Amino acid sequence: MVKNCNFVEKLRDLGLRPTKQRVKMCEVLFNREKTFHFTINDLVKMISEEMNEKISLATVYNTVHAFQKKGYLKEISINSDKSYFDTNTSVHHHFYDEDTHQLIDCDENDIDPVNIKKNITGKKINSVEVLVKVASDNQNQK
Amino acid sequence: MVKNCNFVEKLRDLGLRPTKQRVKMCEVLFNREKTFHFTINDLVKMISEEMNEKISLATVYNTVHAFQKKGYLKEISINSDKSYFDTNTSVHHHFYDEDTHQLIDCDENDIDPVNIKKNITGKKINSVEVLVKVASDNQNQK
DNA sequence: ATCTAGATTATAATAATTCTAAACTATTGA
DNA sequence: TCAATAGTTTAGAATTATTATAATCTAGAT
Repeated sequence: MVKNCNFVEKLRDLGLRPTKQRVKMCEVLFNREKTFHFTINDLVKMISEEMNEKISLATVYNTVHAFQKKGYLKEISINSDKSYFDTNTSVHHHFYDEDTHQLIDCDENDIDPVNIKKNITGKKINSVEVLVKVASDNQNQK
Repeated sequence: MVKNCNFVEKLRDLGLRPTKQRVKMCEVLFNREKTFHFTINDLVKMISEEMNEKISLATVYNTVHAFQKKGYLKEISINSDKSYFDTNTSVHHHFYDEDTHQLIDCDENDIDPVNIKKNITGKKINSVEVLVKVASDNQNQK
């Protein structure tokens, strides 16, 4: 999580021009106490409100993907009609509430380290993610 | 995995009318030695070829979702533009090859059981899935 | 101040999925 | 056996997320 930073410099360091839109996106995404999860649509709304003007959907997609490539954002593997991103880029796992479609971070102590005993020749492990799907007890009784 | 079965009876047991399309889908999906992964599009092609006639996309969606609800299929959580399904409905995990977009089953011995120490009040755990993303070593050197 | 590569934008294009309403069919029971 | 009906299938339209395009704009270098 990048906090209280000069986002102009941060962006420049990443080789990204610090445009008005990108700086605003940084503020919305990273200038806060806690990490969080969002969809592209969530983000467009948040930015538009904060800027009091519209931002192009295409710009948001481009910039989110740029941030992701640079390691500022992580995409979370859920099967959903839309993509979820996480400003918490550390290795960690998730609960996914199937009733509310909410994502909840697991912290380090919630799940023991996953021990992988197989390796695939010529391939390198890029990530290991656990997704725990939960739903209300009621729903399962019916 | 359901093998060498009377699919007509199986479908009836599930409360699904054994229509021509559904029986054919059962044969394509379950009448084989090994479980496998597929997308809706894969399946439409497979069925059309086996039947030597077209099947409606809508029917395939409907039936896959019906089978999923009844526990004959599992959807796999990957972030991709399309949904992946698995005829292996046991609890197991996956490797996902980011180069080739191929899914590979982990068998029981590949990954130790995942120990979840947190529970969310009022919620029941529906599934626990580990996704190990891999890619060629070369790709990461560049 | 001017130039230019890179960004932004609105909009069109694409692709997966869901919806719809008409036609069809498996089952029921007369 | 056959008609009624409830559940299915179907083609195509609608919806939604995402990507592509091409014109306009702008940050940073000269």
